[in-house]
Amino acid sequence: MPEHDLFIRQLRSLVDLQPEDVAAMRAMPLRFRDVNKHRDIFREGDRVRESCIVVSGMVARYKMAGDGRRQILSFHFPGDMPDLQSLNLPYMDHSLTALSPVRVGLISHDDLKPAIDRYAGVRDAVLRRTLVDCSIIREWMVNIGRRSALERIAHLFCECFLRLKAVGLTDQADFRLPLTQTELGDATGLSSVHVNRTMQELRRMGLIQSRGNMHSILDWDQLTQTADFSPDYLYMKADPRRLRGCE
Amino acid sequence: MPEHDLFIRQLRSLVDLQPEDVAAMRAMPLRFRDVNKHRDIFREGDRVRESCIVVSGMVARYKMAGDGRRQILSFHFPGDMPDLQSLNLPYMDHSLTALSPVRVGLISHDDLKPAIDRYAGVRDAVLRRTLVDCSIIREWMVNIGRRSALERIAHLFCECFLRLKAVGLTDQADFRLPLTQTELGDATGLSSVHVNRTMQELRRMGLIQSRGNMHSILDWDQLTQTADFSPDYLYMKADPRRLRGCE
DNA sequence: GGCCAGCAATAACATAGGACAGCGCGCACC
DNA sequence: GGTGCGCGCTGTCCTATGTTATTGCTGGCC
Repeated sequence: MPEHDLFIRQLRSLVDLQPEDVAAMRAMPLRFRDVNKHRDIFREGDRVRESCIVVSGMVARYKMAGDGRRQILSFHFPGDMPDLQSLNLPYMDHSLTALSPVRVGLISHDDLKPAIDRYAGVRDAVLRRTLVDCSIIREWMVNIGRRSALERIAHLFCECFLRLKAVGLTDQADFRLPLTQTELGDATGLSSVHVNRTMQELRRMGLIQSRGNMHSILDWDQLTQTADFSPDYLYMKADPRRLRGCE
Repeated sequence: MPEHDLFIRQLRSLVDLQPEDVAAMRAMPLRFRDVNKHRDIFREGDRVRESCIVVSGMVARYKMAGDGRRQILSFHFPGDMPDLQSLNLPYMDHSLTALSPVRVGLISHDDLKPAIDRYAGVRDAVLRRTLVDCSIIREWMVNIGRRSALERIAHLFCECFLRLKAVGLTDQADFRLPLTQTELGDATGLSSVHVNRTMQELRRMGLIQSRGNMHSILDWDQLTQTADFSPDYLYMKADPRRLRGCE
């Protein structure tokens, strides 16, 4: 079942897993669901009884502020499990939406909980994954609260690149990000117009290149430097040299 | 040991605890440490082997961005346990600092882990507390990313009031917040000058009143409304009427 | 009792980024 | 093969918020 594999690969980039942990995870039945772009997978306030794995496509968690302003809280790529916390909180405090056509695999909490109770590796992996998601959100808070527009966008690109790379979804320095500039703005606390201006600046600086949804990083070192980016908060256990980025 | 009690009261505002859970928590030995204002309790990158409970005073988690800009990630009051995640992540991705003279109780991970393994109630409570901290951070992200200065400050006051109330540290509509305007700015992504302007605006609107560190909420309904505040994200299990605020 | 440090308050000025309006291209759909 | 629409892009104008002083109060400390 290759649908489990991406998920397992994901977790393996964070923790070491024993064969029995992997077997237990493979044994969890997945119910697949295809979700159209711009459709919510669940909404703030929902009491969900399944957790989902992103199989393909891109997903975002978000909250609405008054009068229609949206804040995207996190992005999720294939292999991610965006709502692990629903296992332990009674209702959702945010929504989950499809940024592109998305396929998710749903695991019933009734299947997930026993695996977590029985297998220490599964428990650790799932908890660790949840905590790393929180760490990423903390870094986003710094991004939004204390960095300029240029730094924010550059930082987001650095992060997305490394996370996509961890699940093998980059091709050298190229990666696909199916996001509109409005969505980039919702993630970084900027307006779409200013995202546009900022992206142009990054291109003019020779740091990135874009054709539609495909982006290439032209100068990783310069990009991380202008982004004030350091990958520690991602807690990837890969050796630091690989984190250098493109090579 | 009254030092444990505030902590237990805290957790009880989130989950129901059995007598044996409470007993297990009371049995955990605390090592006390007094920390001066502006001193860090631990720093980004540290590998800590103890978790701390705030006994008295006020504490903040923060990260530094380039060239000295600081982002405060969360505030913690007596009864809070600000670094539960250190149990499951190899190093700290942020620092913890004393905003006032602070007394903390340190619990060795070697004592905490067995209690978590043995007592389901302790496990749930600790996990839930960690997840709620993450939920609060998500709400702060919305605050910083999508709300005006007036809304941000008002929102922060609403939250602090409810959280202090949950541990009995409010007196009617009054509460103490030992924060400078610079620190309020670091928490809300604003400059200290603008925090000053904004606080004056809130006073002029008749929503709050301040003498030094003591603040009173003069009109809870209006305050929550201008703040775009709704307490769901705090996951307090108290009945909704009590969450109305001051009464 | 004087001195210094930290902090709230104010003022004058600067600017990053938002709001709004419009254009044109590519693409899905009929 | 139109047609509508989402989206990237541009220009203009605007304002919320930042920056950099300066002042004066208060409280701790020698």
